[in-house]
Amino acid sequence: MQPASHDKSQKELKLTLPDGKELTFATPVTGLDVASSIGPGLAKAALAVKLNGEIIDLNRALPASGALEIVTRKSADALEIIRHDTAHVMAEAVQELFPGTQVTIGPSIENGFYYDFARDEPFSTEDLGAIEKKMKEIVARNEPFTREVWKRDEAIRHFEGIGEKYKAEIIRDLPESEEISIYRQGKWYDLCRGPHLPSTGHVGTAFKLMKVAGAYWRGDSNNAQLQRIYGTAWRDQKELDAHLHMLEEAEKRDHRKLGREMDLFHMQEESVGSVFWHDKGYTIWRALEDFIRRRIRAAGYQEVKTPQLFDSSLFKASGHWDIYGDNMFKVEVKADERTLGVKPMNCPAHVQVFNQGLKSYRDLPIRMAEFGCCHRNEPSGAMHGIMRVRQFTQDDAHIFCRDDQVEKESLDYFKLQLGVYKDLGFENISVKLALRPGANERLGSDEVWDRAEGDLRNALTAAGLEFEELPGEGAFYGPKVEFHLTDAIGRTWQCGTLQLDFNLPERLDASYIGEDSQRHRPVMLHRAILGSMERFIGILIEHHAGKLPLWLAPVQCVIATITSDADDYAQEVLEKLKAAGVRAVADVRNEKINYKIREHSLQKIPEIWVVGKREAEEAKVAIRHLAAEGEKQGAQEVLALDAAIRKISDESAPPQ
RNA sequence: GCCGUUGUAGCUCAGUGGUAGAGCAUUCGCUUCGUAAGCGAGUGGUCGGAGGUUCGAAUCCUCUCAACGGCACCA
Repeated sequence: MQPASHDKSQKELKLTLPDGKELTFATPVTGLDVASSIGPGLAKAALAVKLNGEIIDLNRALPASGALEIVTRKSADALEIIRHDTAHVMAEAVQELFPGTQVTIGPSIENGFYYDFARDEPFSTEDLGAIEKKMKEIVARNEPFTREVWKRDEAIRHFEGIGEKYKAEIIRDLPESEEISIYRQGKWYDLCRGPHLPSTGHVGTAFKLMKVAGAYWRGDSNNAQLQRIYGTAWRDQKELDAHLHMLEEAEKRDHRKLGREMDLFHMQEESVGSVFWHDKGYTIWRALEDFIRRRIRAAGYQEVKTPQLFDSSLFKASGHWDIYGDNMFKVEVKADERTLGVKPMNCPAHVQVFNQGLKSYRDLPIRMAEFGCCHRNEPSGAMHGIMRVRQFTQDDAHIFCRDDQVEKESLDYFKLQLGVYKDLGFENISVKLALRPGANERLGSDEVWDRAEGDLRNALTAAGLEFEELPGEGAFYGPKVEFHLTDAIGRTWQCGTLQLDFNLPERLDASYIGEDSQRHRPVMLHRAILGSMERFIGILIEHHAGKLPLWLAPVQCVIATITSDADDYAQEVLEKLKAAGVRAVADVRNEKINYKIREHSLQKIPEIWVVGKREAEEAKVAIRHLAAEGEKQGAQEVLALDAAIRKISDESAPPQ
């Protein structure tokens, strides 16, 4: 064991606190010493320190001068340390309860932590309760976390000796420059980079083990499968409760539950991964599709419709057969001795449309759109409600253009895209640029990739969009720009993409005649705004918790009678609403108004028009609006019938 | 595809070897009522599927399908 490393030649350290105050200390000095010198209260509250942006254990000698911040439970950085420590406490608990279990890694993640274990016997949900109990004991023991530095080969030998082969493997793969640090808590210890809290008592009890799941060692499906236990951990019980409450809210807005309750769609075993859209769900679909159709027409797109089935030769030429063939649906046609493929995307078909007739440079750009229905044989475990399915419809388009048009076309697309999201109520968008995948997983030369990535970077910069680069994440034929939107409860979804492709036009021999009367290759921009209709409708349902904006609501208005005296009047109101293009129904059942209100509110009908004897006599309607999320009761108003019709007709108009 | 869990009435769920249940929904009566569940009666299930053990299986075993939670994948 050695003391933590620090620069011994330096006799004193100059530390600048967040308030600008400078302090000088003789070495060695720990974060705790600094906190104590400021005040005993702070020393007690201190969990760690942040020196020049790096978090360091409270009891470790500070390695250098610089900006120092005392991390307390209130600090933004505290949660990450607490979560990581909770993972360690869990690992100790698991090894105490289940001897022979090997530990691997246990990082902090969003909202909590996990730890991956190697054990032959699976953990059950009942085990979680026992582990949690043991964790609380360990927290109560208040074991101090202490850091040690070990020699590499000794550490490897040690961990192999005690049967922790995963830990030994991790150490073996650490870069030579890396210190091998071990953290001890009581009798238990683990290889870990740190930092940690002063002791297990600081972890607190605001944690909960959530679920057990399989996870591959190092994230690779060729490796052994480990058992992962997920937990959530917070500063205090209040935060934990708030998080658990948020999970309940998320469950309430689950599109699978709402889709059934609102009679939007269903799925069944005979058509796994495909959606049966019911009248109400398909009404949402059409409203959304019409909206996109208006936008792309205004943006100069043409719309086409191409086949589902193609001879395999087309997909062999495009490269899809080799790279994605396993995930395609293939149809053997015995009589013809041919193999057909059900299209998994629309691009090869669009190139066929482009290739009809001779194109001049004057024709470009050609923006070819299709609400294209595609099939992909997704792995069984990948399916999720209507969000990840085997049959889906993309709001797809391919822009065929000249090299010099790429930037403008990209910019125009960004504008179209962001405008659509804004009108759909999504303002918080993040942008990513996915770069070339590995050498064996991509088509085309490095020069072509350099050019494609450069073009997209330029377009993003010209659009003034901030973006993050994701190496290795691009499509096999080109880099892509991804648009991620954030929903009402803070989750992000990747929806629109723009992919720049110099490869497919080459492979499928697309060309145009240039000014020089020579043949040239067009560039292809693959783009989608919503992504898939199915998935996007799922996102909309969850974002709005089923309470869709008026223009998307499948039934916009229910006329509910109080007694049968108002039946005739209700019929008249219904006719007028229909004539005004409003999706309305009349509820003249022999039920009390309370019953009707409850039922239609649960169905998330935006407006209930209550009509009784009074309204019938005065040609009025009593309108009850659906309560917004978090609102107890919606607004109510009484309007003259004609005024009410004008109002709902205006308000239900889709964005133009 | 991998690990784990689950599958009983339209929905939510109870039922651990001995005659398939509840609430809601649906149907039929009664009730005509002013802003989130009126009252009563009735209908409804070869217990996901196939095979096996047993005198007897929703319940135990094997295989299989699907859904769910993760992992991996996502052109």
